[in-house]
Amino acid sequence: MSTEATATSPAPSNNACPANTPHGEAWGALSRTHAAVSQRLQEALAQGDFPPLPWYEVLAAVAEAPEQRMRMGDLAEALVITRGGLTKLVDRLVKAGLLERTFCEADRRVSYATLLPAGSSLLAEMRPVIVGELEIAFSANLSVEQANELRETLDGVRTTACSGVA
Amino acid sequence: MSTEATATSPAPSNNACPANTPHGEAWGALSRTHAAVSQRLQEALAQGDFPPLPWYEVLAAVAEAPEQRMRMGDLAEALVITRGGLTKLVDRLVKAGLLERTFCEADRRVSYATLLPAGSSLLAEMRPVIVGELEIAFSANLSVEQANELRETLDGVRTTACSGVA
DNA sequence: AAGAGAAGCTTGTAGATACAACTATTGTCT
DNA sequence: AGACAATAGTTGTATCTACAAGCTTCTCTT
Repeated sequence: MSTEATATSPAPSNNACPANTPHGEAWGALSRTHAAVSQRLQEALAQGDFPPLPWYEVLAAVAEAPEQRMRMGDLAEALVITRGGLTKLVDRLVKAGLLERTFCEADRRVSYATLLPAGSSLLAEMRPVIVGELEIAFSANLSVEQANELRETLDGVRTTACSGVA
Repeated sequence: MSTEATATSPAPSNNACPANTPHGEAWGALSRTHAAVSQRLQEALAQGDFPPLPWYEVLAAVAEAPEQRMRMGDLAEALVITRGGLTKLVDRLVKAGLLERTFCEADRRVSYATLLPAGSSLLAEMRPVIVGELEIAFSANLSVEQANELRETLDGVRTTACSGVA
């Protein structure tokens, strides 16, 4: 903590060191890059009359899961959103006929989000759009190896942030 | 779980390649990491009775700017949010006495978001919280050099994504 | 086996963001 | 000059997300 000198003074302009720590800069870049890429993806989807990005993320996650279904809780954790938020998000996909709610015999509390054929085929239509945009954004700056390194690095940070000992 | 059984169908289950391209994986990691770290920061701020993260980002951006003021448009671009969204965000900070709207003599259309002393001192209180959390999340995984590399990599991606030739 | 407590999901409510339409000022072309 | 287009911000509306409270169902004692 080298932060001192909070100075109550209306200090004209110095202020000098806002967040200029290397990790702070890295976070800033991470945050802005996420926003920029996310925006670009949303734009591309909207242009093709496709549903918004969160829908794609749900479909992609469920499609990868065994038997193409996931417990609501696991899905919320995978997408890093709240359970309440996911309930309503899945509601919309169900209403659109892309997903189906199924239940667990062994444990009546849990409900699954299960992929329907319509969801599967919509996913197949959306994927090229997403992949294409990502290629544009990433491949100009990163080799495949570098992309893998980046993924590992970020996963490490995420793990620490989640399990992080406050 | 994950036992087969229900297999009923010749399971087109494979689906083969959901987003399993290296760049797709990198994007997934980026997205989830952003969400996780962001969530952690919000949590830390809330715990200290501080305003939400976007307030910090506005204050930090304005504090770094010359004369501690920024044009609304530039600020929106820096934070990668829409102009309309920024107007209302700044409204809240103004109402809280942290920012002030000032105007430009030369061009009557532009308005500045200008940092007030209260904003400056709140920023000074928030910064250690943010920096501390970021250190926890990042320093366990990244050296200073690696953090700089990461920043450069991400900035490159962001630039491509923004100016990207659709 | 019965009750306290935890786990899993949903609902009600409030706050925040994006999108599109609108006003006001500036720049440009004839 | 005068009109048309472009730029800078704001406002109105709809949607989405988080937060907290609530309802089942399961688990673990005793």
